[in-house]
Amino acid sequence: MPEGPEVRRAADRVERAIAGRAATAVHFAFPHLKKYQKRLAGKLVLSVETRGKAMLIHFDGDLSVYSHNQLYGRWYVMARGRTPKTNRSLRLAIHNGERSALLYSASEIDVIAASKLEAHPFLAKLGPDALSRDLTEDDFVRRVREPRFARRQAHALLLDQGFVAGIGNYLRSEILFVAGLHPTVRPGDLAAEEQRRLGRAIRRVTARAYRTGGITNDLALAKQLKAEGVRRAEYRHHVFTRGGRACFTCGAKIERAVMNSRKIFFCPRCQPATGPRKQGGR
DNA sequence: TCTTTATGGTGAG
DNA sequence: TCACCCTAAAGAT
Repeated sequence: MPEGPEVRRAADRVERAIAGRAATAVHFAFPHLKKYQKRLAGKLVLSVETRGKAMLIHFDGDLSVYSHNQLYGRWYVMARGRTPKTNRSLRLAIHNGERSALLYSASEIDVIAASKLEAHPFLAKLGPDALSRDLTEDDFVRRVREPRFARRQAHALLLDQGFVAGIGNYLRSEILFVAGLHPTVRPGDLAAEEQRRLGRAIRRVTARAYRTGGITNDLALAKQLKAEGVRRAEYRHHVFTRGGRACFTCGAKIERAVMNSRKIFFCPRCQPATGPRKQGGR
């Protein structure tokens, strides 16, 4: 169940397994993609790119395999010919002499000419990747003030893949906590220093999630709680899924709400809706 | 064994 | 804003 950091980790595994050598065979489960099997067989795999939650496997000869895991897709990297113990349905397989990269359950798979990537309906809409360095703090300040983003509330803005790509529902809650911002603030209204702080939080939290495989909480604290026998779900995040429990930072009761049809969690004390932080707004 | 939920996204209205 | 698609796992019964 992936957000940008998890997709990038999967891409790393796939890249290690198949990039830099020829794919001996490629298999697609979807009938309309079968015609590409022959065209891709024997081709060198150049690289495995991610853009937000989308993955692109670039083949020599101008074709790229696009995939989006949505909620359910899952990559497995196996020794060639082995299959994972699962009841999932295989949707895509890329083999070489030693390994197989297998994508199960995903429904969004396509083959795109590399020259047409920028015209792809989903890719074309994506903002800069949260994991990349494409967006400096000053770039971020400018972006958040663009008319199309300036009036939006933070909770909605962070889920918009056209604003920054790769943030999903757990990162949204966690980034806002780290930035100290209430979900309903309008980032466009904030002072530049707070806008920079939000930009930094986006980068820091996604980078940490990438490094740790999804732990966004303070690492020392997470480690300590783990050592005390606390379950992963309980120490993983600052606020996400922790509704009704005490904030690790201030002890206040974490609140749970639904925004954009998705659950969001925040600390009412660490993320005040109004107060000193709001100077500069409105 | 049933029901609910999930870290996503689209398209209709 | 809602219904819907994809599918698995957790929770309820």
